[in-house]
Amino acid sequence: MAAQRGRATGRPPTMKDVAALAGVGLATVSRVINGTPVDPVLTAQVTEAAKQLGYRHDPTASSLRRSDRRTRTVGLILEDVANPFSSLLHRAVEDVTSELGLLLLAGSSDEDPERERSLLGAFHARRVDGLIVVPTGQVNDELQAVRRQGMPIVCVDRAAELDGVDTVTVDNAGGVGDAVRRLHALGHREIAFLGDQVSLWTAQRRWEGFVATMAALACPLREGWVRRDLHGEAAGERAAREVLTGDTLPTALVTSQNLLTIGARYALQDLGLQHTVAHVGFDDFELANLLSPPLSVIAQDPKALGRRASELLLSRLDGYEGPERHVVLPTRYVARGSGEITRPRPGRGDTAR
DNA sequence: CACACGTCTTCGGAAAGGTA
DNA sequence: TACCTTTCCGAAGACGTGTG
Repeated sequence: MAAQRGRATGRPPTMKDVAALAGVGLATVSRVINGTPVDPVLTAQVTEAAKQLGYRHDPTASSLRRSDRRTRTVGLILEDVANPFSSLLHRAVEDVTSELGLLLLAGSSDEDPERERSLLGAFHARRVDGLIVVPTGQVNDELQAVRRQGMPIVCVDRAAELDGVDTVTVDNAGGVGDAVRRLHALGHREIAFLGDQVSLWTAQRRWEGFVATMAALACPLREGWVRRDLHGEAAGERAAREVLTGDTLPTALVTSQNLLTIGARYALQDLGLQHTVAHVGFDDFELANLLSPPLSVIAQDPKALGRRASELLLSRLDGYEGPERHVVLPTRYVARGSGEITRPRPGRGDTAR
């Protein structure tokens, strides 16, 4: 008996089983499941039969027949889902997608192009309706190919100049420029910079913001005060230590990523310079306000990034086929103390000149 | 004639079956 | 063994049928 299949055979019950038990046609079950108005009596019969059998709608079978070929899933490729920035972004995307009944599948690329490629392939093979990606920047050809096959893609946090791919980023250069201008207003001219891996799009933009603003303010850009292509907290600490123990010392320090910021702060504290050398980091992080002095940061809003990226993706899913859109969200300077240390008067102290 | 509901066909891709 | 064809899965959409 078909109606007994779910229990008798161990196979999941289907609409056919529900229809048989409810004494209605298959299409009636489909209409009830999909919310098309049906006689309330029949609706109750179908609902009861589905409940009795433990029927679960099969989205794979559904997408097989649906004219829009939708699977009601969205893929999300993050740098690292364990990273606080990524998890806030993840949550924001999930809030938007779940409201629409879409299932969000997420994975971490770990900045590894191979992993990004593999996740992209897996999501593509599972026919997710769309993708939101924090791109490593080294898998762009594959992203473009997937986009050309019709899958909407939105790049978030980092831009990728690809046809038909929308992007949502923050004003990285502007954020760093703002911090440099604030330091300059406090008298700082000798400002050091620690930068993330140069292959990263964000690292490049932040560096560009630093260089442009330093030039605009006629501040010297000393080779010994710049360390780039750093990865992780330990590298940040090492680089900061080198910069802060050189022949001529900077009076302020800008770190372009949160792990580098933490590493640099270790070095500053270890050298006893945390109250002397001004320090501003890109990206806020937990407990930054509890340090002494509390850390000033250029904060970005990962929730806003996630929300905006979701909105762009959903508009593509709703049929928008216009040119790619590039949304740039502002950063916010959070003054807590470390960035408000004024430049020591020349001739005193152990800093520059 | 309009509406409500049922039947038949179709979808994509994997696996099984058939043929040279 | 290689290649081609058929079957199968569950659900949705087109279309048909019955009823008021």
